[in-house]
Amino acid sequence: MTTDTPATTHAVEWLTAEQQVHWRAFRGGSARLFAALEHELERDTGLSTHEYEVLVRLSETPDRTLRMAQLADNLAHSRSRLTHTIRRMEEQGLVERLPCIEDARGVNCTMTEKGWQVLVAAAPSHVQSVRDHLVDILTPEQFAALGDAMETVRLHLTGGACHVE
Amino acid sequence: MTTDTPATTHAVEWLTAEQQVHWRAFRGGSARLFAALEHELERDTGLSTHEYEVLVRLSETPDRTLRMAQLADNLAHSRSRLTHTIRRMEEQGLVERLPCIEDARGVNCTMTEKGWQVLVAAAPSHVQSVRDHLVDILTPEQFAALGDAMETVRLHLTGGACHVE
DNA sequence: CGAGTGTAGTACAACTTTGAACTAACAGTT
DNA sequence: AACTGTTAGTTCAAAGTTGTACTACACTCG
Repeated sequence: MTTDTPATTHAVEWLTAEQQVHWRAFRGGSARLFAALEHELERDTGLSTHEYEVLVRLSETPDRTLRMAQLADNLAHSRSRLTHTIRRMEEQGLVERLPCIEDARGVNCTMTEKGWQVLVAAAPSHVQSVRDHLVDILTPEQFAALGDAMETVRLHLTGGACHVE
Repeated sequence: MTTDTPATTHAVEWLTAEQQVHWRAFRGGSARLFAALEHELERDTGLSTHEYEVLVRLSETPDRTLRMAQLADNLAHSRSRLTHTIRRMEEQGLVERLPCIEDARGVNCTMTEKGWQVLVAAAPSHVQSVRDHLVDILTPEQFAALGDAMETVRLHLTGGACHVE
């Protein structure tokens, strides 16, 4: 729908033609980028980007362990979705679930040694993909601007909380 | 996995700490933004963003019609996925599928009057969401830079083809 | 304490997406 | 015309995702 010639008269500020071009570039570029990264990671390592991200988050904690809820918040995934992902990863031997001592409701998700090995093996390929399709095709200034803009978006959406991601 | 202290020695250029921050902001911000837009559109109009985008593309052609393949390319969706989406939309009476005269293999997907009405009714809310969570929280320069960067990404991934999106 | 409220995680069923296999039709070649 | 390769679109089964409902535990305040 063309935004500069709205079909009806509403109390809505439409996007200007220029804004629309940028918005579409963002949406289309992001969709294609994430799809490409997903496919290359899957092809090269058998991991989905979600699984990869789970391993990354766990690898960054001192004991390679996170509570399910923290993991879900970090990844911006629903609880339900994370439960499924972690169950599948547990079946593959990449992670383990252990009861949480401090809070009997909780579940600690820990990376196994195999999980660590899989991550180490997968990382170079994935980093290269991110470089190939994003980092290296932009100027450093462009990439930094992209990051800064999206950090603003992220902070806005999380209400300034969730500094982890 | 921290990129400035790789666990193994590879012939890989790792991301610098700064690049990693930008990359994560982009990934996290995008994921949350698209999720928020999806939820608000669904809540306010009952449409998914995919369905909305289908209607938008169709609305922009002179006869409100596109071939399945064009639609799939525009949206960067798989053929299979588009078939399912269009079947569901056809059941809701938003679009219609008609055989293509020029190419007997093809299928023309046309927006119905109801589809047009649904789009007109949905657009203001969606535009407002995009403004609220993206356009209006960035400076015009930031938003333009974002669009330009992602256009570069998109062109790189589509090999310069597919100027439509 | 114990009643009420909130949080952590899982289970279930419905829905969506995926990739491969398939049918049909076009296009070029000999 | 027959052969080959390519493109358009759908179908199928497997896998992933969603939202709700549910159980168990924790926290707070009378």
